[in-house]
Amino acid sequence: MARTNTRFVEAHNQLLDLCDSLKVGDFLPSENALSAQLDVSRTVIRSALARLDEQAIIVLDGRDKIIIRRSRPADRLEGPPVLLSLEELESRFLDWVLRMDVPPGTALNVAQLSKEFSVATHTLQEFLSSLSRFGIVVRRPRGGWVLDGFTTDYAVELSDFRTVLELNSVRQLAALPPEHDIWAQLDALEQEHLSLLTRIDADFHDFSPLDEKFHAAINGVVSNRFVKEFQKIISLVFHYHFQWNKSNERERNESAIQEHLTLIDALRSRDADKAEAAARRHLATSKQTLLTSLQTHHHAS
Amino acid sequence: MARTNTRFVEAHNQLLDLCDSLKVGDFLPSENALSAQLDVSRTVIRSALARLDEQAIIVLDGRDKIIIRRSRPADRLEGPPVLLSLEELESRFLDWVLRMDVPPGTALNVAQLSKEFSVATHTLQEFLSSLSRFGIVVRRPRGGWVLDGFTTDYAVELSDFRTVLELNSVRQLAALPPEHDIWAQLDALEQEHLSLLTRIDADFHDFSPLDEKFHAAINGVVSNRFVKEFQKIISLVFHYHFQWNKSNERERNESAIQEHLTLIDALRSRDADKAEAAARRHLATSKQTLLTSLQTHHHAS
DNA sequence: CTATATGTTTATTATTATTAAAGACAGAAG
DNA sequence: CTTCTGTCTTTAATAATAATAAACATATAG
Repeated sequence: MARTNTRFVEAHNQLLDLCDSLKVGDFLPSENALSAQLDVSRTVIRSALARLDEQAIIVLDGRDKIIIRRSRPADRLEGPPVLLSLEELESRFLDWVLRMDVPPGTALNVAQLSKEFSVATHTLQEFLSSLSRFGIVVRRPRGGWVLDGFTTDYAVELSDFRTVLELNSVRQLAALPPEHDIWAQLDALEQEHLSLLTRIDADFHDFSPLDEKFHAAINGVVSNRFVKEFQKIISLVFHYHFQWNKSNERERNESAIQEHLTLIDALRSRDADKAEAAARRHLATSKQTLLTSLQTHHHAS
Repeated sequence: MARTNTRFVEAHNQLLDLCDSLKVGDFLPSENALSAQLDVSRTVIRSALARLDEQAIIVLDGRDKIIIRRSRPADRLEGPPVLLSLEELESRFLDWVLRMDVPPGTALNVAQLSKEFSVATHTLQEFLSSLSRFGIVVRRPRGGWVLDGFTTDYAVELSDFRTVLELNSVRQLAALPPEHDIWAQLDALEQEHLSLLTRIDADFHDFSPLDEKFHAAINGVVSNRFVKEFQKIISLVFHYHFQWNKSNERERNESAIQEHLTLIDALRSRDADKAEAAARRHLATSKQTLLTSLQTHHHAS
């Protein structure tokens, strides 16, 4: 009933490695040196050393730490299962919601979900709280969470917001000087698009990651933490939905490629209005695809 | 060591009120009715009734609940102190950061802050987690939080983002039909601005709330949850900083009023380009004000 | 005597155990 | 047959606790 002793266990086992890499009779470095080396606090080092002393692998004598025997496999400690980090949790959670097609309005059970995702309930709470900023989940008056995102309204608003941000990126991009990195990136992306076009019948599945890369490149020219934060959620939602909307996938992807190519051309011409128009057309298509994807899912459930 | 029994205590005291409003010998309604009336679960009602029975204020006999004596002041229970809600916490936290001019990079002590703000540590954690979406605070690798916002970079990016969103609002607003609410709102706002202008020397402090109202009206025409969410954080930061930047306050506010009036005119002419230009100018001024405000604070510290 | 090492104490966080509250179910009473 | 109550299960909010980090004090080697 407290925090996991992962750090202690790992430090302990690393110390065993260190002992084995030295000769019996050698001295270990100072506590300070060890703590710096293993990137843990001295407290952890001291606990680990104390255990090694107890197990008669080393002898602590004043400030000497003398190795007295090799380690045995049984000396190694096994730590508690590693829990997911917040980022891993984020993608796993969104994956779960979108893949399972969890309907809006579903009550989320913190205890159960935390088991399923093998994280502390606490971590899940925190995560939901941060998601609530995006309106994907909503806190109920007296405890509990409700999934509220991924309704049609939500998709419309997300698409609109995306359009606002991306049109801004496009306008800024068109004004960038020729020596900027982005132009080389766009050239490379154009090649990738053309290459995919020639083998579209077989490899139309490859479009999804290319789409993400393309939009990431465009939005990358704006160095703004808010844009980036939103980019994450936007790309997740769009990416996932495209992946599961199987209707007309080949045709959709082919025409999306054409739209991308048109946009690249327009950007290269440095005609901001033309580029904006091209981007607007493509984003409208994306929005429509997302909406139909949601509709189909709804019909299925 | 568990959740507070605030709900029990409050229900209990409300039941006392109810008993006192009836005659000795009267019957209380059913548990279900009481729980609906007091908006608590039957579990709470049952615990409260049990206590009233124990204190010989009522007698529980089968499904009869008979009042047998008046309540005494000593019968009332005192609950634990009420904690702040998440929204209250949000404004109090930002208030603290901005008012105290807490420098970027400050480590935030959850235990201490939760006492200061009289919330559960847990609540504070969750709150910080949600703030981290806006990059105001950052989670350190192995526990703990660091205040990272309100650097110059942050202010620049926030201003830029605000500009993107608000220019979008302005363009949409200019395209709205004459029967839309907003035009009447703008007329009213224009009057308020003109009125304040005549008494600017004395009442220049009144500009800050008017500014907020003005921008809220403009952004209100876009019904998008993401825009609204950001509006909250943007208005907080700008609002607070304007409040404490005392240099040339009268002049600044006077010219801001002029900029607002110009924008209103441009919007009314339905000339999207003219309106955009006016908005852009005003937002640039705001950005500059925010930046100098930050600089001055920095010099002071 | 100084710099570095260790011993000790304190502060702070992540996690678990516990309790309050909500809700579900079934049987009893009208 | 409906409404009410007794019992039980589930769930979320909080306090307690162990793990860790860091600060401080003391000791020792060069």
